[in-house]
Amino acid sequence: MNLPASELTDHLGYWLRYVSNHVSHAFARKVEVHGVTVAEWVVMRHLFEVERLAPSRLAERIGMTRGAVTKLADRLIAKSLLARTADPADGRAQTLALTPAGRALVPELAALADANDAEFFDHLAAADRAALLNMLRDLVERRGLRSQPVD
Amino acid sequence: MNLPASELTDHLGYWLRYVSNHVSHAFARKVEVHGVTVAEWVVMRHLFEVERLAPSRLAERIGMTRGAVTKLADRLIAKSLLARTADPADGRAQTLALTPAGRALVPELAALADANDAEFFDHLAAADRAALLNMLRDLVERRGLRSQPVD
DNA sequence: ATCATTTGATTTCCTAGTCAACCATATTGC
DNA sequence: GCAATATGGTTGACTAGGAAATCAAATGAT
Repeated sequence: MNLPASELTDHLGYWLRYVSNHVSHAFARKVEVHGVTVAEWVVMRHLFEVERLAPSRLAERIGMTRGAVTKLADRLIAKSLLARTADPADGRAQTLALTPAGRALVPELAALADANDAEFFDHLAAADRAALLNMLRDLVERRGLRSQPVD
Repeated sequence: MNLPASELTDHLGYWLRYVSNHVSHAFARKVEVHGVTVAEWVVMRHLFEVERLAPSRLAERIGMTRGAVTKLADRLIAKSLLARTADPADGRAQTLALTPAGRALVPELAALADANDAEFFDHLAAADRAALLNMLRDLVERRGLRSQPVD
């Protein structure tokens, strides 16, 4: 005998993950042409906005551990897209900022992000797209979803 | 001067990933109480349905490489939730099937999946929930999204 | 019948994360 | 002013997965 068990496909979480994985994967393939990963893009886009940021602050914002940010920064630095400078005031602190090359790359990557989003969601009626966006945003708000690692 | 670049939050893909990550992570915390990961749950749920399956078929279905399935199976076997048996007819082939313990665990995990989904999506009106589900399913259909690794 | 090809699965190497331990420097309390 | 504690960042051990090489068995072609 067999107790009943709901199916994978019964869950919105399943479909969300399924679609999200595909969207992200497609985007990953696009940006990898520029030698960049999705996580790296996220970092770059944040620093494009704020100019300079401590690794720990960045970690909070993007929802990664500080350790992960250290390594991510190392990789971006190796590609000359990022610079790490010691804070003269505080001997422990570091500051991350895009290099000119890094900064120049951001609009190109942003265009790929636009293209990727269009590719997946442009078939939706504007109202549906807005509704979807609203639901997701509202969910984040309502459940107070913070970028993952509370640490 | 600064070329313009769309923001991360302008993209549905961003929000999808954000929410999806949270939902999956919350589910992961629930199932880890039973010593199981999300990927392992997916494997178990599939085998609950079909009784027995070749690793390669399973890999196709869950969208992982065969290598990954080998290792995943190893882990489940180590936990006595899965058994791997050689096909007597074909010396290369293997067959995977849940052990009684594995089979018994599936309904419990399914209940956790239900709970997790409820936790995140129950606040939505039934119509909204259905609309969301439809959009995601339709997207998969329309874009012909197959489980990832085409190999 | 034998050799080449194909197929099923595993193994090895690599990447990208987490978690926890660990410096080094700052800050605080006495 | 100095010990105890906090904080910022890095490092190391470990995990999960992908990609490609490998191995063994089956199939097919001559």
